[in-house]
Amino acid sequence: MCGRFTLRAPASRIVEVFQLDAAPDWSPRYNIAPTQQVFAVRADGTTRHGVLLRWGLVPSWADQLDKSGRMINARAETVAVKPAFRRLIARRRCLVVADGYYEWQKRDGGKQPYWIHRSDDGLFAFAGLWDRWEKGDEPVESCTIITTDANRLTRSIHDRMPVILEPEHYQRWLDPANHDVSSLQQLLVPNEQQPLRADPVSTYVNQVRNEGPRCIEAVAL
DNA sequence: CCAGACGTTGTT
DNA sequence: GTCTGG
DNA sequence: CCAGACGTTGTT
DNA sequence: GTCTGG
Repeated sequence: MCGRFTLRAPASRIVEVFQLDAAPDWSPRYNIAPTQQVFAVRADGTTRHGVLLRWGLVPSWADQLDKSGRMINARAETVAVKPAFRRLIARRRCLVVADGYYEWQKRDGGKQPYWIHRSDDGLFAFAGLWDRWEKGDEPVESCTIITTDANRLTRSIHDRMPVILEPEHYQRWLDPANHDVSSLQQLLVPNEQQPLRADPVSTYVNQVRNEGPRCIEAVAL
């Protein structure tokens, strides 16, 4: 699954890598948690914009903003049929930009966090869905990250992982005119292409208030 | 028809 | 909004 | 995902 | 145990 991740790159680098026409400011983050803002990419035709979205989907029909930190993930296997996501997969897709994410491995006596990232520390993107909620004083745009089975590298840590899209699939995923759900769903598979590595890190990352390089410092097991 | 849920994870 | 359960 | 609260009354 | 907040 994906319940915590990193994005340390400045906005300028994200703009370059994802070829964005506009983007919000971004400060390096080592411990992005649900309910916080994430850096997402949406497309308008072939033009891509960077936007900040609240992580944890608040569907347009939700009565209240709270209690929404629950839809932080959507299962790839069922996203096209679940009422909460079905309508979004056809027309409200986005990329969630990251450069690493955390998984907790259950072991005797506790949980060991791992930081999973590209061996070259490059940026990547999760497949996401977003929505706009307008029942409060201010509209809220929020998102969820799609998950799938773990890949070979991460299977021993946890049985699920976020969907990491390949750059050549970004446009197909983002294109708002693409309503071919079955071809979109084919993209939602465990990523074996990215050169990922998994480093055990200390439980410092467990606390949401902890932030900074210490979150990703590798520890010996 | 209306009312109520709408999610994932992990654990049992 | 849309689906399920009654 | 993990951490932390989980309650009411009345007083400051 | 279960819910909320980050």
